[in-house]
Amino acid sequence: MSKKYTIRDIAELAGVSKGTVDRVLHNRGRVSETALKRVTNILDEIDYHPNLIARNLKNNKAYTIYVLLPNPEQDPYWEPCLEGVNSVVDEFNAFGVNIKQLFFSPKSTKSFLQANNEIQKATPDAVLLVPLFFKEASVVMKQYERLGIVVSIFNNTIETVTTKNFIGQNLYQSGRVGAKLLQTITSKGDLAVIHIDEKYKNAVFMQEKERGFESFFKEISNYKVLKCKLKHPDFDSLLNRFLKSHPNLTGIFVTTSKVYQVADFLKKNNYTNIALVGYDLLDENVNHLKTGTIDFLIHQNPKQQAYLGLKFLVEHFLFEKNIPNQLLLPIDIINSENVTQFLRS
Amino acid sequence: MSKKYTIRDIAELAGVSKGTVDRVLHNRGRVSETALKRVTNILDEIDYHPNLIARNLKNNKAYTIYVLLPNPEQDPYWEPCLEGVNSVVDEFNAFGVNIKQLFFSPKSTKSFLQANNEIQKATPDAVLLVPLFFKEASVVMKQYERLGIVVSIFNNTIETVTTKNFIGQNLYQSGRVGAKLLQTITSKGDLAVIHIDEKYKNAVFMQEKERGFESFFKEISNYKVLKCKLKHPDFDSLLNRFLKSHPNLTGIFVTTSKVYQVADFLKKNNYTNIALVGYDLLDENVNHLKTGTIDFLIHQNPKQQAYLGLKFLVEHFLFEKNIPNQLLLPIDIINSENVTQFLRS
DNA sequence: TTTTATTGTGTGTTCGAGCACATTTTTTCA
DNA sequence: TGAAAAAATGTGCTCGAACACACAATAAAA
Repeated sequence: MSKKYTIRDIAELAGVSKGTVDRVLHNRGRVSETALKRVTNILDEIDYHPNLIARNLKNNKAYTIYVLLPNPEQDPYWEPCLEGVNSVVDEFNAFGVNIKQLFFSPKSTKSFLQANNEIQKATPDAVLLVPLFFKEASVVMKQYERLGIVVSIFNNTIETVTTKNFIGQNLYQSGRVGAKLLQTITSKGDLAVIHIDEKYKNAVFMQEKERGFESFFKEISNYKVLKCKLKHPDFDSLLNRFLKSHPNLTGIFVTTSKVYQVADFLKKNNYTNIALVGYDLLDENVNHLKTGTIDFLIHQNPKQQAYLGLKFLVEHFLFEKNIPNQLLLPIDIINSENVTQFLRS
Repeated sequence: MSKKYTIRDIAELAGVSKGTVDRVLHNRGRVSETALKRVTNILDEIDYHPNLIARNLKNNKAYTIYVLLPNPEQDPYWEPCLEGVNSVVDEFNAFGVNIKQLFFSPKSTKSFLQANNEIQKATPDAVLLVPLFFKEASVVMKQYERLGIVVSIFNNTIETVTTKNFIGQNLYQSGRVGAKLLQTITSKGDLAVIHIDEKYKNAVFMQEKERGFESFFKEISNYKVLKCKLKHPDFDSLLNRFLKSHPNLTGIFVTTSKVYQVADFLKKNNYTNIALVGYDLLDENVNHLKTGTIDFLIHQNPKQQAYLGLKFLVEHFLFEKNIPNQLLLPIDIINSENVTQFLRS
């Protein structure tokens, strides 16, 4: 059926040299009208795909890509990203791609700027980063654009930047998933959205989830949605006061991976009838899921986000594939029985 | 850091010619002990990865791979597989891979054998197939082995064949996920496992799910697990009789994608208090999910199964990657709020 | 008309691995 | 010792795309 045409085949069919075909293919000019027509006629008839292997062998550039993450030692949420990055390294190291990792402190905008500075000095071909800090990330991304360095981001978006290669989840919808889960479990009563937040930095993501959560229950009558913000070091006393003042509480939705902290409290104080839904497969969360203190976790799949983000970049350079402007990953629902499958993968 | 070493670099470092290095790398013999040592010493020091692009350029074979599926027109469950196959075609057509699709009737072992016959005549490099019929599939796979054609299977395993490249899900665990979901919704009462089955062919998959489902509730006291087999054309009357004779029924687990048929009945007869969990994102099922008749669907991800199965084969030939013996995909839990994300992807 | 630009066209080399073949070195045995 | 056989080693070509360069043909300027 579909034969494999080479540039030489086309040259013969058109009765010209392969150099001329090459000039036509790349719009390099220096081709007479007659030759152009003859070549384009042939190209219209057959479907020619340049052999990517051959093309790449010639280009033979060792692309360098930097990955910039919040330090997993300071927030274990980011640990799976390392696996994702390593998968890409394994898959593509034989193609001569150079992937370098850098971390910044999730609590320090300064370290973020510093890391980006270091990357920019190295002038790599591309950067994959988590734009945790809005203002700083916007600034940094404009710098990259000026330097002609491709940037992809994951985990969260930045509104100010228009053209972006983003990989993440629809957080509004994610909040709605949490809402639906609590509705399925509880069927009625008061529900609470709990934010556990030391700093302002995560506020926007959490607000998106909260908005989604609320929107779901606006369409439904027999529920009341409460809100609660918890901060250390008064965590326990704040939560205690909140629970005492809302005896009809049947379910809690925690907007971050710190849900295990609420679970710890509920377990310690024997609140067995409160449904609990939160985020991410941290070890602590998984334990609570297995013992039943947490009913569902929503998986944000940081590993997959990092993996895909990096893979798109690599394939962009290696095989000239397009990077999708935005990729929203599925929102995975995890309970005690399917959790093992997700931990492996 | 990690420089890109070529065969020529190694030759220079070892003070031999690239031909000798090549013979060492491929254990082709005809190398003196001194030369062998010098080369292997260099190889130990550096980490050499042959440039896959260059290797492949030389090989330059147009591989042919067949995909054999049950006809999606006869069972819509298989429709997403087509997308999965097309994704691979798009990703790799520039590498000169020839992918051909064939269908068989899910109701006819004869058409399955016939299709395999056709494939074997074409002597492709590999085949990806759904071994729906155990006996016939075992026979066919032995034939492929004799012919030296690589076979990967997805959707379901075959016990008789030892070496296999399988992609699918852990069906036992899948049954446990369904059980856990019903437990979360209902908290007590009678639960039913319903099989909807015209033929014997699916029996083993369904039994696996049932086993998992039962195992979950053996660990828990306040539930009773009932079983029910439904067959057309007496579907409605059989189900009606079953429901009437079990008034305490609080939840139903349907082991196949035909769960919409049960949902239709429940909706028509106003059984609003029975939780329902089933399989797969057929349009009918998704509609029931959105209206609330079905509470959860378990996603078997046929698209991903076909995609990965085919991709592994392609990459095996193109880049000499290993095909995993068995890949168990995550068991996705779907509710009305996260379903859209899965339909897109 | 000759010289210099301009444009069109073909040739040849490169990338790295792989392998056939040529060449050199070593071994064997008359 | 010398010729033949065997073993070891090196050389050179291939794959397809890309591009530099050489050369030819034509057009423009001197």
